Amino acid sequence: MNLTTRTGTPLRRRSLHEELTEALREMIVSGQLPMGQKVPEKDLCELYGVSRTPLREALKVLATDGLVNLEPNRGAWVSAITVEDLDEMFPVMAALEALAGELACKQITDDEVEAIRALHNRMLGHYKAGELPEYFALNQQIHEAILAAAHNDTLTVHYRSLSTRVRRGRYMANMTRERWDQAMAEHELILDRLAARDGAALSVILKDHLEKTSVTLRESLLGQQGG
Amino acid sequence: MNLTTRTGTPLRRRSLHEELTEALREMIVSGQLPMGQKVPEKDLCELYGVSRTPLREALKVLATDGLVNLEPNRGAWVSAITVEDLDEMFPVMAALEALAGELACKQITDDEVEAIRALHNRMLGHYKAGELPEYFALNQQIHEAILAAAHNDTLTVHYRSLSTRVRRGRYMANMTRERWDQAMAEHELILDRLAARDGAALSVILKDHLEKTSVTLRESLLGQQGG
DNA sequence: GAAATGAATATATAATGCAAAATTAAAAAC
DNA sequence: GTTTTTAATTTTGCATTATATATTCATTTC
Repeated sequence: MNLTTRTGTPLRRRSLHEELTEALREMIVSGQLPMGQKVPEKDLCELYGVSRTPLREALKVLATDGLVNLEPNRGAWVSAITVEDLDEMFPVMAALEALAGELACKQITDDEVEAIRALHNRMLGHYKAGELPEYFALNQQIHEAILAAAHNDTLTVHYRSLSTRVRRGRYMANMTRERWDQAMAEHELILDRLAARDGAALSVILKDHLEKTSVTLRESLLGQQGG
Repeated sequence: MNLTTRTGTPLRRRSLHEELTEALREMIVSGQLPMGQKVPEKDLCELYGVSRTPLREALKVLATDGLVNLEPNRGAWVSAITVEDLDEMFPVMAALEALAGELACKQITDDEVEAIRALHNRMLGHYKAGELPEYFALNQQIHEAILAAAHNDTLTVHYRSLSTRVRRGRYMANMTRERWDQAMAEHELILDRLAARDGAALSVILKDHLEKTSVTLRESLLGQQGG
């Protein structure tokens, strides 16, 4: 049998702690494990049918990602996001996304632009239909696609780490109509400048877009904390 | 006994895996564990006199930091840095450091500027004396101080993660005299713009500085790999 | 009755044990 | 002599067990 056509095998097997890390991350992001709550080791072990060793390994990883806090001899807590955290995280995310835009413009192909345009149009549909959750999902995908077009794994890893932490909770849901209109307009600009390969302008727009998103989230989070 | 004068005791105890993580990180950064080499669990357990559980936890953490690679059922390897890695990492570091410069300018105190000036002058001394290792150490401290002045822990964590990965190895050592002169000149500018709280200019200079450093490292690494 | 101490319980950490996989060494076949 | 097979050894992954630490609750003392 000739195997030469088969290129560098991905075929990467996954270990238990890796799968657990992903599963737990998903549970935290989706809110199944609420912020501020203690991570119930025993229950999770039973839920996934594993012993505590791999679970604890997964928690160590999540701790470096900032999704849980480990208190020595006291266990793990799902980390809560404060307004101060957001104020710290968004400038960093904005800088990273601006870079992603710049890099993407340098090498993005027409096909990739068209794929993003397709996502954009679907998002536009959900916007017009007033379907907020679907809008958010597409919005997320577009930002991921820009990141992917930058072809820089390091950038992707760091951006995603922050994005995952921010994306938690449900406080995104209460976005005003005005802000939504504005965000959609910004996305038109993003697509336009990306198609034109105008990296300088795109990075400014992305930075600005994320800054405004930050303000929205901030107020929403404040509203939750205050009331 | 009155204990009220004693302020909130840190006295934060550290667990074994935490200490191990730090120790191993230091071993990797210092080059005691050479890049590309396998990290046998058994040897390290004996070296530190611990069992495999906390060691393995530490390795998981280092893997998320990108300092080691874990291959399922095959163990841990100290991750090697390729030219491609550098090309990925430096734009991200540059973006983060530019942000640090901007943020620092917004709030840095005169005292903090003076502290950095002191570091700068010491570095200048080592530059004039041709003491490269001492120069590097101070150089590192200055960049850390700017980062600290930005007062953004998220930024610090992400920058440091990259900085730690890059700082490894000894390929920094062979810097040309021309590049050294240039780097020192750039540092004069950095200090100048920082003192003037000129965030926009500072971020540009920092970005440029890091880009040039990247070129130097790149060539040095290529020289190592090629010959 | 409130505060403080100490015992009991619960929980977290780290060490050990065992099974599965991979590596190495040796033997057999070509 | 080289390659392939097979066996032995080592190493890793996960579970279990033991120890250390924290928390709770009852008891004592003021």
